[in-house]
Amino acid sequence: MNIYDVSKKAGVSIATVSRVLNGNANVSDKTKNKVLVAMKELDYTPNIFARGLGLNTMKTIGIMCSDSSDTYLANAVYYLEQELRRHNYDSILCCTGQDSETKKKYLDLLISKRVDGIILAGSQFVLNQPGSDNRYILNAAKEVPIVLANGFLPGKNIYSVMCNDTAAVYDATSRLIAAGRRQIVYLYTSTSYSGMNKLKGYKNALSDAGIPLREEWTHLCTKNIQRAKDYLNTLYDKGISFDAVVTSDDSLAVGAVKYAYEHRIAIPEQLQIIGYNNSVLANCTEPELTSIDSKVEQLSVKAVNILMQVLSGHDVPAENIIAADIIKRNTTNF
Amino acid sequence: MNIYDVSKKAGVSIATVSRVLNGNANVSDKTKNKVLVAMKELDYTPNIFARGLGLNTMKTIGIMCSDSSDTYLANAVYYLEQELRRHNYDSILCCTGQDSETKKKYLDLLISKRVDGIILAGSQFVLNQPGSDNRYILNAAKEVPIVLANGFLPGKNIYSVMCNDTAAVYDATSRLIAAGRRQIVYLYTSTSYSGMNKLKGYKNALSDAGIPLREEWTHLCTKNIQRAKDYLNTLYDKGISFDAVVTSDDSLAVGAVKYAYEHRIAIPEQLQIIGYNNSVLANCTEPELTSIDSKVEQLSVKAVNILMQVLSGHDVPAENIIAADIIKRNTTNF
DNA sequence: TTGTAAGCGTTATCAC
DNA sequence: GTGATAACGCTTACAA
Repeated sequence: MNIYDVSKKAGVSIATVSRVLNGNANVSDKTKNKVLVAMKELDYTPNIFARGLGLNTMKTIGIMCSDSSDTYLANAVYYLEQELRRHNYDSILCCTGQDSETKKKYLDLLISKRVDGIILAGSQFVLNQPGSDNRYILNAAKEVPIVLANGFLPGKNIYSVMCNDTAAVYDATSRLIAAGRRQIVYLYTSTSYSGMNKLKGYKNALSDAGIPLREEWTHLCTKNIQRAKDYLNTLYDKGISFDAVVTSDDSLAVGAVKYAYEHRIAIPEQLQIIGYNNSVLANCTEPELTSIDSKVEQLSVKAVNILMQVLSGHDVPAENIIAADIIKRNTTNF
Repeated sequence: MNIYDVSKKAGVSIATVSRVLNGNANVSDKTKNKVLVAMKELDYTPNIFARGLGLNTMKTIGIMCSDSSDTYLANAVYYLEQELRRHNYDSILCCTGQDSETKKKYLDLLISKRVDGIILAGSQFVLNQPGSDNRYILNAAKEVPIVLANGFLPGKNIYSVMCNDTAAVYDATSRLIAAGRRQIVYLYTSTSYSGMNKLKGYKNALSDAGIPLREEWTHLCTKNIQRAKDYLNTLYDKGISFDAVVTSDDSLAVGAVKYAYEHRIAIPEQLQIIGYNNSVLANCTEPELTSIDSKVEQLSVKAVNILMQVLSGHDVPAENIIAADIIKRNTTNF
């Protein structure tokens, strides 16, 4: 069942069938109809491989993420896929885990599959430590455009969409300070670009308010409820007091709520808590979490739109910022 | 950069290059090396489209799910992708939403993309209502093997992997009864095959214990914390008392915890609660949720393995059952 | 407006 | 063990 069968049935050449297939204008309505009827009768489906061979594109975008079961990334993947499909692109999903060799391997794999572009979802792909090597991304960008959804890397054919994390955390922290809090703990899960920006927001807020930073107040913590609780317990045991907790992820904030529950500390009276990502978790605790909404949907849609623009040859800014919101619930009283 | 360039550089024919590429035994080590060197020097990558055209396969599996941002499905998608990649298959992700026309459309789309098989993740694809039409799946199965991950539909070239939901809910409910509870509410989110099986487990447990079923005790509810809480509040307002809640999804159980909190009802003393899926949500509440672990990972791995077996021509049972576990936390006291 | 024919880069089937 | 060469099913100049 191929284009020849259709052409025979319709009594035209394969070129004409191809034209109909591709919506080429230079076909009379009459022949077009003949062809369409023939297609329907034969239940014809164009062979995607042959088409790919000629056009060297499959209308497919590679989505890479470290772990699609993570709440934030799961949402990102969902919105990315939806938006891509709206533009008639398929999505090949690729979950890499954290290992940097694997990330490189899968990026190469996607390119060898001739995807039209790649979206790196999440901040885990750009290495931020001094001396770390992001050449694997730069190299990949020589082949296809790359969009970082919630990440940043300067480079040719690389486009970044990020949330203004620094401003968001700065704002959240400042509100706590305005509400009279002076001993604010900041728990974070990642030293990625996004992670460091959030941390910067916290530090700036403290410093602008003239509050000296205490080392134990900031802590790099596995993304895990129990770990966050454990660390706060350590502070408790050491007698280091605090009256607010800001976190880079809702799960850590849930840990803070649990910590308070264990020690019968009143929220928000004695302890205010702010999470990040405004995920389902924020609705699960009692009281419910105030959380920074990092606008995954908006960010994902933007990422796709930028890629679409690039693919259709338009010029696009390499850096794109989305504004975060703070969603007020009951772990704060501002 | 193609097979001809390599063959020229290596001083052999394209057939030989192709043999090396495909690990064909009939090549001397010497020529094989020449070819490999040439490939490396030219940084050659085989064209996937041309290969697909010849072989009519892309080593790609379509994963369909209604909503990959749902916690359960996000996990399923994650494990499916991992396991498929372990078998050197790519995954095309397809989120369909709930609309049944869209499901059909995307299923056809995947087939027109010439995927080698399709995994339908979640119980939302097989329609269970009387008179509903699952022909779209049966038709698709004429083209490629279809595996239902957590679903069931008898049919040629269709394979089902499911959790023994009935037994799991029966067991959970029975334990509550054994612990002295007599007024057990069951909240559920779906009337899918899996959803009805869970409900059956609840009903059987009651009936086996000689407890007459009260209509208000069972309620079909949107998968949403607030909705669950609202319904329990309705019961409260009507004066319909209950001493335990079993749910088909952790989110509903979180709603029950919140309900208890609002009315200062002690958990588990006055109200015992059991969730389903053993998701992160179970760790967020205070007390933490006892939850039925539906073994997504095991189920996903099994689904992929079955598909791999089918693709390599083996005979596989069409029905496959995974046993659920109950994870005891602090919303129950058995 | 339509048709012919030359690619596209593999795999597979023959010969040798 | 190796090399020609014919598919595979489409797109796209170029001709008519």
